[in-house]
Amino acid sequence: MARRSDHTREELWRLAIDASKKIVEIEGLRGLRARQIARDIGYTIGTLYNLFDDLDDLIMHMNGETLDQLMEECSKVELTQDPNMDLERLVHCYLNFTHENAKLWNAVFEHKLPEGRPVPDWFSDKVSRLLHLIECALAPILTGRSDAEIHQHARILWMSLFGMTVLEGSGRLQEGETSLTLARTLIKTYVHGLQREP
Amino acid sequence: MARRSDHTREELWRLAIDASKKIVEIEGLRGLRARQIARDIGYTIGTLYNLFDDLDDLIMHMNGETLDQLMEECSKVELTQDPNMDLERLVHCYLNFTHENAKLWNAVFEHKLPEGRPVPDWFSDKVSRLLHLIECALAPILTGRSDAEIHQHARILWMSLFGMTVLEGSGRLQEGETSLTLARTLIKTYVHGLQREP
DNA sequence: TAAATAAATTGATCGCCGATCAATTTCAAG
DNA sequence: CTTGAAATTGATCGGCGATCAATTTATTTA
Repeated sequence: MARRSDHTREELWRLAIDASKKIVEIEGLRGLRARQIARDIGYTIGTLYNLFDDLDDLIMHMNGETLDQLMEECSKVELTQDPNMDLERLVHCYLNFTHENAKLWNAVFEHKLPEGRPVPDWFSDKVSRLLHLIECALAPILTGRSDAEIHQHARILWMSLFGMTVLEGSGRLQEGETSLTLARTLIKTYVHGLQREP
Repeated sequence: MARRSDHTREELWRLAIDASKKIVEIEGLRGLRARQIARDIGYTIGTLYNLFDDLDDLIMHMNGETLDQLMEECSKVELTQDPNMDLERLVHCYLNFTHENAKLWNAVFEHKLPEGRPVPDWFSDKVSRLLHLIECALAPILTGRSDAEIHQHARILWMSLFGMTVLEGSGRLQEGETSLTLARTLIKTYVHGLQREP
């Protein structure tokens, strides 16, 4: 049997990714099994491997969609040219998302491609687009500085936020501590440092 | 055969952990197999499972030793009461270590315990001790502020640095970018922000 | 319409993996 | 010398990711 008219290739792709997300949302990335995905969408393993190179490939696409979702949320933030407020809002949005989609967000950085297999360009691009949001919010504070400098500060903030969500996701925050309050303090202090600096 | 006098339980434990480190250093955490460890130390799987609960347990202990090593290195840094210099040195030490032990360091955060299995206290304690180093370096700048506040800033810096090494480890830094230069800028800007703040 | 072609789907199969456990062997205490 | 406790083995289990020849279906061609 082949080319059953139940679903197009695209529909099948959607079914598989959605099923994967559901599993990860409940059991985490560790609980994701090719056999389970196939069972959930009513096809067999073979079909799954006709859609994706392997599990790593499937996971990359799933994670890619998570980045897309995050981008979509953060894009809603309207920039006011006031870096303090803009960054505050962006961070709020970012952390809101990583909270509400904790398991999926964890999957984004928990997953590692095998040794020697490069991150696909389309994936890196999604990250770059998120970074660009921070750059835009940060720009007004850094007039007169090189693009490279702006870019660097944006990346520093991005990585720092990232570290917080990682540690929060692995349950290593302390009692009474939320990544939101930590991130707020980070942004506030960092921006302060930028403003007063030559 | 049992209780062969070749090795004490402690020696065996060392052999297993060391063999694991060697494998991870070459192949990364993904390449770590119980069977390989057993083979490398000249025992069978059964013996390995007599020493450790399971692979997760073994990995936690291996990662624990990595934290110990990092702590040992960072402890060598003598504090001068000049936060800028002290932090600079600490960061230098930290990043030196994570560079030279990249794969092992990656293993520390790549590894995740299964759903619902808490991080052992002895492991969290090791992290706390590292954090305390940063607190001490940071303290002179924050005279008059509460311990909680000092603690928070220390944790923010720790998490930020962490985020950088994570992204560096997964090959997501850009060309010409090193976590050392990024971290330097982070510390400089953040400390600046702290100093000028009311 | 019929035959040929291309694509999708299956499921048996392979070689691994982590983990378990009854049987066996060794050591140390009595 | 006997006995019991601890260590060690290796066969075994269930499950995994991945592969692929065989089969089925849809589309294209004649």
